[in-house]
Amino acid sequence: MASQTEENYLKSLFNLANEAGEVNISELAQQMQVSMPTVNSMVKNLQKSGWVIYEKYRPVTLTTSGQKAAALIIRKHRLTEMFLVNKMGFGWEEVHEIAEQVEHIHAPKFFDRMDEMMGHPLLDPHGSPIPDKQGRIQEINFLTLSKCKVGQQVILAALTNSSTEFLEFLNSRNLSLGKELKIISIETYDQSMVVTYDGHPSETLSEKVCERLLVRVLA
Amino acid sequence: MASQTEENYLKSLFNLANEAGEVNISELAQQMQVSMPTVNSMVKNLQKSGWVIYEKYRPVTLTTSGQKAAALIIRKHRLTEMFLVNKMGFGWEEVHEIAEQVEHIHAPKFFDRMDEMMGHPLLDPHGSPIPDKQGRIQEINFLTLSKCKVGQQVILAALTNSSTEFLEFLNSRNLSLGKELKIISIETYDQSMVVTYDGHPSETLSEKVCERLLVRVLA
DNA sequence: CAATTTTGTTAGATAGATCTAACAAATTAC
DNA sequence: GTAATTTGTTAGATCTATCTAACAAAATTG
Repeated sequence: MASQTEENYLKSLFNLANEAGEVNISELAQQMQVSMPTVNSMVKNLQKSGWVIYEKYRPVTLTTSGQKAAALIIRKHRLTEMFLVNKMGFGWEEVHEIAEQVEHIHAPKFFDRMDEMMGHPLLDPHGSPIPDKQGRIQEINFLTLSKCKVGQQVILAALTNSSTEFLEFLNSRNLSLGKELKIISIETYDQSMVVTYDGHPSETLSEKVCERLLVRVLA
Repeated sequence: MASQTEENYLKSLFNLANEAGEVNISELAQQMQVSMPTVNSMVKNLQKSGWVIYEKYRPVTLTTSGQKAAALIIRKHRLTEMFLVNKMGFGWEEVHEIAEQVEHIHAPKFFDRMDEMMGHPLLDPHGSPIPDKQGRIQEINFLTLSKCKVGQQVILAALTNSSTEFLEFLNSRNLSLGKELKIISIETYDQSMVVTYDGHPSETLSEKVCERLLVRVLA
């Protein structure tokens, strides 16, 4: 059984590997906020447990069992976030910190019960998929709002970044998942978009924001 | 801030001190399932943090701040147990293990929300009082069933022991808190009691069981 | 391609929580 | 009240997760 620390390394590896497949020691050190020597020794240790493949001066890759272990921790994290929002009334900007701790609890019944109470949700409050009990993840490929064209109508479906600050920004603009947006115009100078939703008042969203919003195109 | 390990020592000290006020190193070692030297060094460490008073070869006592810290951990444990039973449908025999882990989560909002959702319960699922946010405990002095007399009617109010085995025994006899029992007879030979509840079928309870059942006398 | 920068490794130290072995104090028993 | 037992302490070791300093390999850059 993985220690809490090991679980956190697995999770970081999983998240970093999502794009690249391979993860550098320095990347992982930065993500985990520890020194490179610390990562070096931890990676050797994870290798002994069969969770990663690693050779000197080479990037780290998760083994199949490492991927599954990571996905199951992420499952607990995302189920917890969803439970906190849906069943306990927390805002989507409040749940990450709590889930970060709850995800390390070893009690399958506890998470199964959350899952059941919520009717087996597929997505967490930020639109990220919840891995199933086998650690499989159903990847959904949304478009970033920044890739859309003037005149398109889209539904806000997920976020590429769920930092508290970003979530609070979205709250301040009354933007939440499921909201229907229409793209009024795009400023060619800075790629900012003018959109409307909830009836009328139009809102300008910077390119940075648009890149972090994942949408489904309606028309 | 106390580590998880320190929190567990504080909790054990609190529970052991409840009767005696003072706690021996050997008692604490047994409770924590570690060796005496381990306790010795941890107690010195807790002393440096101001949670206990300790002198060589003397028993350990919690300071006021140690008592408060312990009570607040116990608050989180008991709120969690109650939440698991009342809001998540767990049986009273299933919740201890989970609460043992959840109690170490640092997230006041999380426990406040549980508390609020349950309408600020005063007792946990085993009838033990839930300390308030200041760490104060409202002690209720129930009687053990074994102290009662033939003919008395009582309400099952709490347990002195909440081991899984005992809880499963009570489940098998359909005994739960709030149940009204009438004492039909007491066997002078072994102090076992014959009681009725739920209408008719009478049940014999050994002295050991009767000592672990706390009741309120009705008549 | 040689020099510089970045990335990664090794060695050795530290802090927390644990252990065993050896010894010392306190308590119990006769 | 001495002997035996129990209880408690000290010393020293181990394991995990971390660090810094020093060095080595790889990548980048002019």
